[in-house]
Amino acid sequence: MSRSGAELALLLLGGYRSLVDGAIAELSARGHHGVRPVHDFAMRAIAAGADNASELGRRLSVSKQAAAKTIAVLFERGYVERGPDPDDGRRKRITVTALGWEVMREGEAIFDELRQAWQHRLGAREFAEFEARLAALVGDATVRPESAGWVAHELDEG
Amino acid sequence: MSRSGAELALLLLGGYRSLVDGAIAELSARGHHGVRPVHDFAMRAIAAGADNASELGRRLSVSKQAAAKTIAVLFERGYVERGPDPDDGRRKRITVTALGWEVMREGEAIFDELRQAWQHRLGAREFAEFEARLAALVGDATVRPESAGWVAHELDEG
DNA sequence: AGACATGGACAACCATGTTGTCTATCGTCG
DNA sequence: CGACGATAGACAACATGGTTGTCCATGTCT
Repeated sequence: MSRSGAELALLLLGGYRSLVDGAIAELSARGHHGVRPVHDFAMRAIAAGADNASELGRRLSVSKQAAAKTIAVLFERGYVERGPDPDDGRRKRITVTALGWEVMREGEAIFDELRQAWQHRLGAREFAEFEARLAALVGDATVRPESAGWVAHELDEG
Repeated sequence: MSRSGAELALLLLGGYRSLVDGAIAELSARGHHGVRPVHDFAMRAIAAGADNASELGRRLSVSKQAAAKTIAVLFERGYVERGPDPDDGRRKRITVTALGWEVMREGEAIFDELRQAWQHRLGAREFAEFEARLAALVGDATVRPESAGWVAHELDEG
């Protein structure tokens, strides 16, 4: 086989970008503009209990200041709301709004549709083998929330 | 299969990161610290004829100013040299140094070793199928030099 | 010769991260 | 109860790697 290791890496990156760019384009077409993977990561972490800046920073492995900036963006877009924490006067509790949940739901559905399309292109059995081998190679625990920061860049436009 | 489309995307990203982080770590172990994918992209483009800032910017789909900054980094590290262009007084011609070529050669070898390791983990036939299917899904033309900018971020440390 | 295009340098700005500092509040311990 | 250390969040300064805009020197074309 003449393919080099570097080409393999680029194929994997290309696959990721293809899915993410497709999802972002489709989200945009459905009225949600400028959504980036980090927004989804952050909203899910907030919904899962990281409902203040410091905790969100820890979950996403970024500084609390960076998390606060992300929250500010989500707030501007109407994806989250801020309120006082009844139990702790220092904290400001973050909650995901209905709009935020909608974006997460739509994004999930779009990714599933893209996966379906891939499945059709390859055939069910071949695709299942492909996915199983990919999982075997990468391992399910490899991509952790730390990647949220990384995937934040340059995914807005094709 | 219960895997979601988003998980598929994360697996692809995880695979890419796994290879790239491995390559960067191994390059570091061999004495080349802080190499990032964009350095390799840029050096290859320079070697392939994009030997001035404006042309490099065009090849990498970034502004000539951004290309000039990248060249400045490569120059600081001793990977490229700058000289006047005998045919055009405006241009400053960039050439890859012996050190730059060494980094490219080592990087290539390391990626090939990582691919070999994957091949062993899966078995030759299964890996060939996997790679062929990945290529079929992604398409060989998907990842173009435009991605150089994107892969520039946050790959220094695991 | 003169008009226009191009290469490169410089400055200002943007986005997203970092560290450091400060204040308010919490929790614990004497 | 009160004091002290730890934590939450705001604010400022900075790093990195992009962008645009402007400028001058040089090349190219008519």
